[in-house]
Amino acid sequence: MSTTPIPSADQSPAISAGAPSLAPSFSPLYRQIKSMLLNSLRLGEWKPGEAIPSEMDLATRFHVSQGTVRKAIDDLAAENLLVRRQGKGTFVATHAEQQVQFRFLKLVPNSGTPGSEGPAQREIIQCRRVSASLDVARALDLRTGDAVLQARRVLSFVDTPTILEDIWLPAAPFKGLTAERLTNHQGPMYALFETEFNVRMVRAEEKIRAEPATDGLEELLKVDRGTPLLSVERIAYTYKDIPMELRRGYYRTDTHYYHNRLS
Amino acid sequence: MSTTPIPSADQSPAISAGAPSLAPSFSPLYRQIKSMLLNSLRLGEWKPGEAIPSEMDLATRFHVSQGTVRKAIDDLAAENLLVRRQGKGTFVATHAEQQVQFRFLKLVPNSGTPGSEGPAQREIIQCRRVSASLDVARALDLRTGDAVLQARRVLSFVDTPTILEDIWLPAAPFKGLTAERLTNHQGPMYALFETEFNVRMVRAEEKIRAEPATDGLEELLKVDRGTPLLSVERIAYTYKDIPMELRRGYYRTDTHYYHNRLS
DNA sequence: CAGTGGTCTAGACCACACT
DNA sequence: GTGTGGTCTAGACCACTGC
Repeated sequence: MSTTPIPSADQSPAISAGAPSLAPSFSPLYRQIKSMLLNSLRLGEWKPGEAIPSEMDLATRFHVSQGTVRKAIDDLAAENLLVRRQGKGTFVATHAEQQVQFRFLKLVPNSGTPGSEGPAQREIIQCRRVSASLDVARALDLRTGDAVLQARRVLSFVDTPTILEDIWLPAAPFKGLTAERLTNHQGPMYALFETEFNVRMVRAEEKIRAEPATDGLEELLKVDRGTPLLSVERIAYTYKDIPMELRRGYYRTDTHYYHNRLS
Repeated sequence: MSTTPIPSADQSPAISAGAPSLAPSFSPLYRQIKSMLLNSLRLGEWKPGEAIPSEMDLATRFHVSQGTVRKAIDDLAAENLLVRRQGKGTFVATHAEQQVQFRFLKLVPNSGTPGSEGPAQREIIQCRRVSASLDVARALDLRTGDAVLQARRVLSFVDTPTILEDIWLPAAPFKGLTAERLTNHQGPMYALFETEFNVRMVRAEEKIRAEPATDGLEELLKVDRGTPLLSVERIAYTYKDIPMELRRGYYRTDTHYYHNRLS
């Protein structure tokens, strides 16, 4: 196999070979492989928790060497989209595993480790269909007035209400989501999204501020009016950087803290 | 070679010794190379901003192939300890570069991008030598009463005081640090630590809470008493996970927010 | 035992930056 | 042109998992 940007034509290279636009900028083979794997993931060819084909299989399929496939998979594993397990295979990452339960929940008890309190008690306050306001539409890449699902829930640790979250989801991909299904489901909400709606959250961006408890927050979190709370606004993305969730959370930080690692 | 720790002598490529050692659990060659590079970095053999030897040089020096050195460097680059630049070489990462100015400062203006306000105005309030309290000693891995330097400063953006920080440093490695040197220095404080004290901050852990403005915070940040502020407690580490700084910051989050990426 | 990912090698060639 | 990192290959062998 040569090092030409596009592999041989006899197979099915999903990358356009024809019109080389203005700044082709050179795309190495392993990036094209990575892109094709990403497409398969997005299309649900392999579902969260399942194994993808072995490196040798993929190398044969794409007509490249094992090393090239390997580098593509390395990239995807570094982005937490795949998980390698020596001797077993390479698996599509999932939010259902115990290991990664707390990858997106950075709130840690003042004493103890993440999860040492056991699973949070969850109470769904509401779940309804509404029209997207301007900011919700902007965050989810919709148009103002588009249908969205809006849910509110409270998370409690050892019987202390600690987190209030308002969640907005585009109605189309989450058709059929109800308060009942949210309430009855065990495990992380993102795991339910995977199994029930084939939506896997891949990354998220958060904006964090300190804000006083107002409105209904005081009662729901059982704190005094004006108590400083951590305001966490999150936009979560699926594959290909498509925004699929807006979440506004208010965290009590008297018993917990938000942990972050800089490197 | 499996458990053979160092190939230091002449060539001794991957030959398994066969000794069924108990727990060492097999350290691949590239990890040993990585560890040796880490030692060189810690000892200051190559300083921040400087180039390290080429991959071929290192391969010769360690009697391994270029690919093995490459994997070791890849790891260190992924940890932001080294920076690769195609056609030029591999360089020791530094806090003095424009690129990474804001890698440790996650506060972003509500409108605009990180750094779009230009550099922060810095005002050193004080810098003095004190005895480590219990919690400071614990954070810096010292004993209670050990000498530490304590500094306080205010960062302002467009003439608005936004951040108040209290900083504790072990006195020994930072011998000679004064308020004057902090005040007169241009650029990030961590860059000064690199050039003047040969201390490079490699990673940090932060605990974030929402707290009301009390004590002297109100005047220094010019906010009303009780205004919610973001409390950011950071421990910064050099190579080999040695803690070298404790920092307690209070951020105003009316004009800025703390940005975080989850993945 | 076979199959998987993990390590290591030696060599070739490409893209980039300097001189 | 020379030297750097970046890509790709083909093959060997090791470590781990499960049949």
